Amino acid sequence: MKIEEAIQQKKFKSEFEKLVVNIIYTSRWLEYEEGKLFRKYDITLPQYNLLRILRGQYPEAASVNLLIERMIDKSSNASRIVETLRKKGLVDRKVCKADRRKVDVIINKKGLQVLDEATIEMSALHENHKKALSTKEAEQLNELLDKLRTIE
Amino acid sequence: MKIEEAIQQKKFKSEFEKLVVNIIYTSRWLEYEEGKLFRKYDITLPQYNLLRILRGQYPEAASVNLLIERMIDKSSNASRIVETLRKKGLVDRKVCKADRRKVDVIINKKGLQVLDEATIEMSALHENHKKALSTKEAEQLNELLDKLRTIE
DNA sequence: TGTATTTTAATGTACCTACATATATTTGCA
DNA sequence: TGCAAATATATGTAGGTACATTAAAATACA
Repeated sequence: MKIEEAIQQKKFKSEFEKLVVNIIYTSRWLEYEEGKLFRKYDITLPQYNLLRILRGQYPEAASVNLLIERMIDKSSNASRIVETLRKKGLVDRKVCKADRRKVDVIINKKGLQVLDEATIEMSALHENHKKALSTKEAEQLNELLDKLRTIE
Repeated sequence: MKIEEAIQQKKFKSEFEKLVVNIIYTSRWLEYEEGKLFRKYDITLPQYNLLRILRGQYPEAASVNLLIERMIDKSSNASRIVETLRKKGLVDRKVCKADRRKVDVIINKKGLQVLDEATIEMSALHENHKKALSTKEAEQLNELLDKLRTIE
């Protein structure tokens, strides 16, 4: 469905106005698709992304700062997501011995298991996009998006 | 900045995994840029988008349903955004005479004024993207995004 | 060494989303 | 006509974001 139909807007002032709406709309569409998948595992997309970062560090611990740096959504709320994951029993969290301002966050066995299962389904979901675009087109899209963000 | 640097991830499993991250990341980046602009007017991006839809209908009223259909974020929360805008004195809201289940939401003078000012700045922000992409590239991006969403 | 500065994380507020559910009103139709 | 089904909106809950502020610990350096 073209973006004009999706949000029932006949026309845009310019190709650039349309582009902004299109990117945000497509992002929402992707997030919704992914979100449906995660509900099965009782986690959310931000939680999944955070677990992935933790798995990347495993068996090392990650500080909250490291998590923020690598999150798609930079924000100062990584603490709260970590706390939610801890309550769900997917990560362990303790004050860092070497620097007591920091906390050591580590994904645990249960977290790794949930993440592995979810990752498999996620990849299947993403591979599904091959039905819509060729790899060449995906590359082209990636390049254009990177290029868009070059201002500042 | 390439997406790999932005989130400090060395490589992705496939061009498609990367694409999903890239679209969501770019969307956040755009929303952040727009959000900064709106703060000056004490409104948020969803509020701005809702006001735009209302201006499109003006001087007719819009129902909550119509708002949901045209919102970028489809959700069942348009009521709450309308209520926030009403508290801010930017829209008027009353029960629809013809069908008392519905509500008539209309943007008012103050709403139109705020929106007009914000829209000018928004357009300038979007035109700024011309520094990064040619119109042809923007068209190409729009087409590829539309194409990506063709599955289902 | 002692104090100001910087760093790291947590927290409060306002607003947002997704989902499930509730309530009121209208419509369809036996 | 009366009542079930459909429709339109609102609301409760959990979790998320942005931003500003606070608190604690480490560091810099006079």
